[in-house]
Amino acid sequence: MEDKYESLKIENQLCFPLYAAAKEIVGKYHDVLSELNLTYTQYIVMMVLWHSESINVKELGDRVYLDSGTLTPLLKKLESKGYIKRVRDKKDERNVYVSLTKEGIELKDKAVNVPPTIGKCIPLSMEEAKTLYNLLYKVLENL
Amino acid sequence: MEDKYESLKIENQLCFPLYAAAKEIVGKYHDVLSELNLTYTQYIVMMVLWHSESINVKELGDRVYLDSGTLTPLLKKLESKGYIKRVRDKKDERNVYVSLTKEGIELKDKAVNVPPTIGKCIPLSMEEAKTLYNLLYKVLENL
DNA sequence: TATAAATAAATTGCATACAATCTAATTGTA
DNA sequence: TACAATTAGATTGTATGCAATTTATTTATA
Repeated sequence: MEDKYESLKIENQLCFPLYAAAKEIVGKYHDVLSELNLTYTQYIVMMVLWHSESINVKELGDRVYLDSGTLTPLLKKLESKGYIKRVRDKKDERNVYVSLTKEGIELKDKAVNVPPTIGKCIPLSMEEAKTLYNLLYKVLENL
Repeated sequence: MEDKYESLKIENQLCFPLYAAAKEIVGKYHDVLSELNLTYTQYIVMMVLWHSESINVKELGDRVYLDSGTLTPLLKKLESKGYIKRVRDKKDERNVYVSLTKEGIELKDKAVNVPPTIGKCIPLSMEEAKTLYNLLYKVLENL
């Protein structure tokens, strides 16, 4: 006899392990990032900034999949920590441009050990990690 | 010339697409679940309850990867919606047991259309979805 | 050129998440 | 049996995350 509620079992969901694994891995960053005085979300924003000259909130949001409701307070926090500057564009006053301060740039050198530290605790072979990476981007880009 | 900061690029991270894809997929649940007066987190808790007799907060937390700091207020909300009951165990007063009300059980019938609705918008073949599922559980179980 | 439409940030309100701590109850053991 | 250690939930504080709305500015067009 088929269980008509079979699809409602948590172990038959694809989204659940995605949601849970993301949460668990992000949690792994806690200790390493607290040494940099960053949260995970602040860290991904800093990662974008470490490789951009100057970027507005909209473009930044597109890159990290966050909207201004999340970014505005987060950017104010990064500003108060002294890592970034926020400047409203003179040409188009609707835009706020974000860029790194000297301290923000220097933080990059302390951050280089973060990826290897996390990499070590991910229990996948290089092959598996690549497959996972590709599938996740396939989801992300076609959703 | 190698870029010594190469590993700090967001596109070289495995965690980022995991974090972002989870967020984007969970977002897809918003409209379907609002018809059931549930958030995504409340929904996964209900999924566990739809397939258990009665379960304490600790065991529930182990199943959905959440702690009492998240669950206690969430369960109180589900209780105030009339979907669940919370009863402290007489035998061991440290435990609180959670179970469904009549309304909670009935909600299951309205929920059966959620998985197919979400399934349709995931841009992966059955094969790919299975691979992704297995890799995610491999991460989850060995982290 | 006045005004409608569009755009970018910011704000508000609600719901997570989780670290850290606290309280109450139970268990292990000297 | 006292009492230390453990355990389960609850609480507090901080930081997201996002829907919905608002404000300010710019662009498009009648």
